[in-house]
Amino acid sequence: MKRTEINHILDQPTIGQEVNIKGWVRTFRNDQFISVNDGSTIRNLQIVISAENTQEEDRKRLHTGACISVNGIVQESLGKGQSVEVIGHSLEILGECDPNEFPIQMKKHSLEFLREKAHLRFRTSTFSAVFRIRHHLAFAVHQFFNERGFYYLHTPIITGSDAEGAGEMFQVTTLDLNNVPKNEEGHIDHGQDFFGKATNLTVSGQLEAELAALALGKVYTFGPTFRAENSNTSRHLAEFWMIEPEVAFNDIFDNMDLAEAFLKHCLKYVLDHAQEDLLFLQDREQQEDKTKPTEERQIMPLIDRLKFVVDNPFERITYTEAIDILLNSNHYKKKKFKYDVSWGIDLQSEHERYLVEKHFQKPVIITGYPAAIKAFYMRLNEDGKTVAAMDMLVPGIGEIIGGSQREERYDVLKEKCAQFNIPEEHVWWYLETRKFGTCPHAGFGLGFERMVMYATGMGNIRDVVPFPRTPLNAEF
RNA sequence: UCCUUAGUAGCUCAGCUGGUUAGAGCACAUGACUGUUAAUCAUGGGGUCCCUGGUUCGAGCCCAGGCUGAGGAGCCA
Repeated sequence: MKRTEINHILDQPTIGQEVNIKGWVRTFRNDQFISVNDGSTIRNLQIVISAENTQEEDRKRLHTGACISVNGIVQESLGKGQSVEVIGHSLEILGECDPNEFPIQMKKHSLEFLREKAHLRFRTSTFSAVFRIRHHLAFAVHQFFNERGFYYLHTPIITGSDAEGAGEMFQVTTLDLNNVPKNEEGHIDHGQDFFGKATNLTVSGQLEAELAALALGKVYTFGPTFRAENSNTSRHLAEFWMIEPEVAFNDIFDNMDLAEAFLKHCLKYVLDHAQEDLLFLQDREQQEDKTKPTEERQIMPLIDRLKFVVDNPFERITYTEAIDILLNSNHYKKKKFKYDVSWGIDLQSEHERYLVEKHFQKPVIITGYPAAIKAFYMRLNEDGKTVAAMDMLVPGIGEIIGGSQREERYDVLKEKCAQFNIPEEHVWWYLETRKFGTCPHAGFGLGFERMVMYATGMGNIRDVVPFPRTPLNAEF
């Protein structure tokens, strides 16, 4: 008999229909009521069995986590907690689950504990909701760009580029680490390595995306990215997924419009397609908030927060205006910032948090940063001291997008390479695009996991990726 | 990497300024009940108190070093 998924039974029940259900037991109550989940929805289906049509020995094996197959009839429920249920007439245990060993119980576990059980945490309501939403967001990413005529570009994961400057890199080698070949100067001889040169895992697909944008017009990447930084925070991973659109003929203002439309589209998609998962996560967050001091609680419930972002224009200010706001704030006058504020500083987390969470209380895009604190490829403004960079900051997470209009002028870019001590022979191919039919263009990078955090309300980035890669942790 | 903080039963946690045999709830087992909603009730089993060393008549508790988690910072997406 063909399996019927639980979301179909709950959404379009046909009373009296004979169905087969397969799924995992959440609870078994009163020796009669099985609450079962098959991942098709966060909701569980109640299956009612009786002593007459099942073996006692099978009922004894209906522990939380066991996998079962049940044939039965769809009925209106006699109980109060659900409108329909299935009266089971035959029960098969597909996979036992020894409760003395299975660590997941039908109770609240700490996220830290579940992180150590990453292979089993999908079985919880929280993580199944998070990963369904992660899927919807990934789909929304492709939908957004496809509808606007972008091409999905696959940039390399292994790269020989050594001038990206986006962070520490993981080295890729097939050399025998116990017997590394050395050259005459005593350095590692990468000439004998697989690619004949030193290679590493990509820290960004941006430079390659620029090359494609200067022919295909509008492209985006969406793939894994690696940073070997020893970062131990709730918003950094050593392996994460990044989305990097790059558009020919766009300037920094087009870039901001694109970034804002993109984030709104993705969050709207989740609001439209994952309501019940969002509701569950919202309830969960509100339960958590009850245990926190008032000032740490969310101002708005999760779904209202997402709607607010979708429905309201983002704030757009320049770096110079941001500095002025900080300098004129009571917070600054009362000397509550740990780091001092003056034009030219790199904004600290506390400054960004103040602007986003206290002053504006909505997403903010900051542009026009001092050239000295931003990357070499960002376009120099007319004032000669700022660049057409942009950071999008969102409440609770901080920087979710970093982007810029790129420096398309060959001479200016060569000058920037010199200033940043980047040897031209390392980026010759990048420079050549400015030599051969250069054009204004712009793009940005968005950390996918940070968007998943924002959409789900989860506070730790390790809980929105199936198998987090962080310092000292590569289990599974 | 730095600062702060924590580690006690499978899970969540209590454990008195160092003193008999380390406790509770949940989970589990057995039994009762049989329209329950994380069912309920009764009984029972369950411990390398993170590791190593030290102080002490005596250490879960004090000291030193280490390991691991969390929060924050830096770096960033």
